[in-house]
Amino acid sequence: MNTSTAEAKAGGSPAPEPRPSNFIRDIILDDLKTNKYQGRVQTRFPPEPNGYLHIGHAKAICLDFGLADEFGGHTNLRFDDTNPEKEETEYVESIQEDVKWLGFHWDGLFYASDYFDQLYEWAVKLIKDGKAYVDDLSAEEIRKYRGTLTEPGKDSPYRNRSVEENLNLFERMRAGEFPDGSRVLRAKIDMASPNLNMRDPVMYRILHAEHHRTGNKWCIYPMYDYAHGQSDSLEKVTHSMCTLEFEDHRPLYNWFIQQLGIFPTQQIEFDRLNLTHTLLSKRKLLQLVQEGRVRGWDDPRMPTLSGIRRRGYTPEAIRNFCASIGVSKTTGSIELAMLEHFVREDLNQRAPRVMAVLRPLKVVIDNYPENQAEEMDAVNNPEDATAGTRKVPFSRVLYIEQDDFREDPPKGYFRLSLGREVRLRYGYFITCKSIVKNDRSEVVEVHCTYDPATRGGNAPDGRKVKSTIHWVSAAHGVDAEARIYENLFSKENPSDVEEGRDVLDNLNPNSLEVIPNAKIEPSLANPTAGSRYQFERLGYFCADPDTKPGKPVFNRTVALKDTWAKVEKKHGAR
RNA sequence: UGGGCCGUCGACUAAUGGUAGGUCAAGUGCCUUUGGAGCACUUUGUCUAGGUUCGAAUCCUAGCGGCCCAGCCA
Repeated sequence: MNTSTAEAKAGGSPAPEPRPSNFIRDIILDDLKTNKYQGRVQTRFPPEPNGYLHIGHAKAICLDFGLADEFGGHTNLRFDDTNPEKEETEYVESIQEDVKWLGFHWDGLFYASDYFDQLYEWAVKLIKDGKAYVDDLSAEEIRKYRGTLTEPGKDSPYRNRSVEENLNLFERMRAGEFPDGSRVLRAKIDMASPNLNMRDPVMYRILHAEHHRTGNKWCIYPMYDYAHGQSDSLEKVTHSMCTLEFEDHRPLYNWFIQQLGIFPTQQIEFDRLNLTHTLLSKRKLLQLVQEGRVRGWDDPRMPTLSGIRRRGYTPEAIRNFCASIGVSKTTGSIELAMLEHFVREDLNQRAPRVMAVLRPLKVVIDNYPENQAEEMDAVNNPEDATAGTRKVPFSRVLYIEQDDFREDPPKGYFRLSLGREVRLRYGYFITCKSIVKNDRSEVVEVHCTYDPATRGGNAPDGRKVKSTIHWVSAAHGVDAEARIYENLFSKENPSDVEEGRDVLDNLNPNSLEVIPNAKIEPSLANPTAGSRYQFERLGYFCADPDTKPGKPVFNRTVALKDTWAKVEKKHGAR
């Protein structure tokens, strides 16, 4: 993606991947034209290490890194770690892993906490300039003094302390003389501003908490709003992309930059990613993990990058998805089908095909010799001629998918039923002759005959068959666990919650189905964790890290498109 | 009800005063040793009302609708 232009020229391949136009790219193009930053493009991706990255962050990452890459710029990874109570080293590690996995490389690796000394000095300067003051009001009082959306706020009684007193108090805040919550440092701006962020925002609060990097050096910590803009400025960030909700904060960031006379970073806001059936709130995701509603941050049902990675998504699929959804300021929600399209598209090209039966139904081929077994040639990937072929063992007793046999086939059903002939993929044509039922009248065994002339699946007489089904030899197949996922939330908008209920009440109770005894072809017996396959006619599957020798575990990444299921559903539930 | 931002097919997004296009979804057909994949075709859209203009999705005015903001979270 990043090198497509060069490769296209060198290799003489067709036109390079077109860069989708978006308003931020246009701004950069314009800034380059007017030489606003001497040709520099410096961006940053600034996560708070208080949780794992999710697919929404991928959009921001692709934007921040992608735009810088395109214009020969640089991108920093900066952890905005201004709240020691919520941040942990585990998160900074997972975030780095996820960014790398997505395929991006940062130039500088920074932390807002790297700037704590500088930020403190600047706070002192603002105090000296009469632009900041120590406030003794309680949190609740500050809230009351702030006014409302429609009424202006009131000045704090401490607003006009002398510079000396402010300096003294702020120094003593830092020295640890005061308990948490007793005082804050505030910017002196305008308590009547229609923009609430400008009503003397808090710059520093007292927090006697250990910081994941600075340890116990500090007991006062800068607020995000006081740290973010200056951090960008210190890194000479030219284009600082963030989500829409920070639009109202931009005047404040600009105010600090102006008062301090430092490098003027330009902030540009865009709409955050929303995905149907998906919750993208770090806070709620944390709750899912903490309450054990999922198996962890990397549960394959989670929208976290670690979760969808475990599920089997590829970085390429995610990047293509991000490129295709575009960037704008309109608040909207992408259909999950869009994401799924891009994994299918990617995996279709690269995933080796393999045969696996999720819900086995025994098939006995009555006219096939008892102790015979044959090795059938199977194509590994019809989309990739270089993928070669493999041998798949065939014998008298086979498993097929329960779904591929109907005692009473509905109209339009092409698969096996009494008297009907189908093709076993890469095997033989078989015709169903009889069935065996258990005492609950369920079909437990299907008896067929095969046509020896159709070996490999070709009929020399040119006779056609309406369907081809997959199978696994009973004697050679291996047991595997398959984990089938549905949306964590069946509701299109999980946040659409009734009065008095919680988002988590919308959790889909059927989001995970474990199939303990699927049958897989022997070539799949010992998969390496993370390897991806297409189980023919079923979907894409990825070997889970829970896989043990002799006990493979597969996650279904996404099902194949199922035209028949659609038709059957349309013709009424049967 | 103050402030900020935003309204283009069902979803997302282009068109930067000059042919409303693309992707996903949906549908139809072709093809097929995956009812997969692929190919072809089709349906559906500029929030409303005025105005400027030879010409408006684009500019202006007024409405209507949606999102965000009252953390010592980010």
